[in-house]
Amino acid sequence: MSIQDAPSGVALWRQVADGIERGIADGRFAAGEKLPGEIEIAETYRVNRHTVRRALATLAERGLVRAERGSGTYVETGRIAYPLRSRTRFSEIVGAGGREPRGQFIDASEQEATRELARELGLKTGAPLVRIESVRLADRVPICVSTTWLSAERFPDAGKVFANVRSMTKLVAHYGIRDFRRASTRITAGIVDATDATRLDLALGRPVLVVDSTDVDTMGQPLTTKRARFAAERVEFLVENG
Amino acid sequence: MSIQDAPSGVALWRQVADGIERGIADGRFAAGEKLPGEIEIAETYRVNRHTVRRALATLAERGLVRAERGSGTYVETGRIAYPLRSRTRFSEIVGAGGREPRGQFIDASEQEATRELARELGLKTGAPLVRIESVRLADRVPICVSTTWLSAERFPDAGKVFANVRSMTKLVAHYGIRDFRRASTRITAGIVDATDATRLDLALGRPVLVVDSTDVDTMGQPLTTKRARFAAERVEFLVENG
DNA sequence: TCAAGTTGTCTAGTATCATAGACAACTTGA
DNA sequence: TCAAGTTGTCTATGATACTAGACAACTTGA
Repeated sequence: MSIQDAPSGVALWRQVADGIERGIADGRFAAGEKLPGEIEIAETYRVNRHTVRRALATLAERGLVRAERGSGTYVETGRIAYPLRSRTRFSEIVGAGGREPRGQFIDASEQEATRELARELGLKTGAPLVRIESVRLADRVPICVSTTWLSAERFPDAGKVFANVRSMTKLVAHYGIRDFRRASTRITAGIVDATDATRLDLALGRPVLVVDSTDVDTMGQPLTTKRARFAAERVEFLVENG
Repeated sequence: MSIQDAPSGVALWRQVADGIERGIADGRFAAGEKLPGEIEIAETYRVNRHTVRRALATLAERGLVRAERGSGTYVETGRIAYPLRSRTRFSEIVGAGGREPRGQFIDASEQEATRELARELGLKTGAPLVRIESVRLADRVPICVSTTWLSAERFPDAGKVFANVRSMTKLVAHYGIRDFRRASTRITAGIVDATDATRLDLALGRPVLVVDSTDVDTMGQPLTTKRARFAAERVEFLVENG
């Protein structure tokens, strides 16, 4: 208890983390730059080095800094760090980075399941699907466009619902599903096509990260499958090496 | 850990306290009204009753609520709760209540110590004193006017210094005194006089609380003695019943 | 007067926070 | 190649936070 003597209800490591984050936000620590060493940070905040490490760990988890053993801890680039976990929520990831997430509905339509879509969703080929096109933004900058497919039978009027809530989490919540998780994720890359270029506000010829994924409910039942195209220059995916 | 599962670094009791304070600030809990019972609050926040009690204790200490055994916990009136402790700092008390403290210099002059002033300050009758008049405000509303006397020998040019720093704490700090405490406090009441009425933006005939107090340093040596006149309708003094 | 509901106080156990020290693993520059 | 400086990991200890249960002290209204 060195920063203030009356218990504040805010953990020391959190106060340190907030301090460093403020330093990054207001440019005192520039992107790519090396932070002071853990021992030096501990001295300036008058806390134990382990406390500093905990603060840095939370910042690293959120993608704001990156520690390099033997060298130092560096402020991450401006790219949005996008951890790929079984529990992946765009709004949470973007919000954790201190940016304002937003969803934008483009359009919805019905189509029949191709063999691949049917396999992903555990349906029969030709089953009725709802197809939703949407854009997701961070601080008004478009990050990715997504095409999402859902069973039209299980999620009637899913398109209209999504147009209102503009969030997949809220969409499935509308049908009583409180939780879901990422069952499979496949990442490739390509060149942006004309339609996506407009939607992403991206120049033609720029690379995109293409993510095919399927979400399942707590019972393992497939809910949605989607193909998202990320502006490569605006994100970086973090794969957990557990 | 019920409000969120990942450790946030913010103690539960603090989250509850912040929630209740927000409720008071935005009028969800009106002044004088009874808060929900501790058990009910515990249920809504999904925490233990003891955790709620800790949250309420901090709010009570800051004067925002008042607990009545057997009856309930009530939102305090709009009056500034002014705890009278040995360590009393206007700026801290007002700041703790979520208001912005400010000091205003009126004028300073020299005078000789009367017998009463000399006794309070541990000086000889007729010793040279500096007399400082000031107003203290909370959120731009004047709360009290004070007349402060100090030894002119120990605190040369105290008037000029105070005009700059506008804070007794900073004034004595200027002379190397890092800490002081309230040695004696005497409270009476009266009717505002014409001069104070203007300074307090108070109608003539309104009551004032008159507080005579003497501050001493850590060695018990008297530093300042003062007479403060508080607009009675804007404060209430809390006496610690320890 | 009494029952229900309220705040106050005590004990106890578990989890988290914070400190401390030591050493390993690694990078960098001389 | 080596020394200095860095992050990573381990053990250990005490303080604080949170939960849980029980009961006392008090207020209110029937």
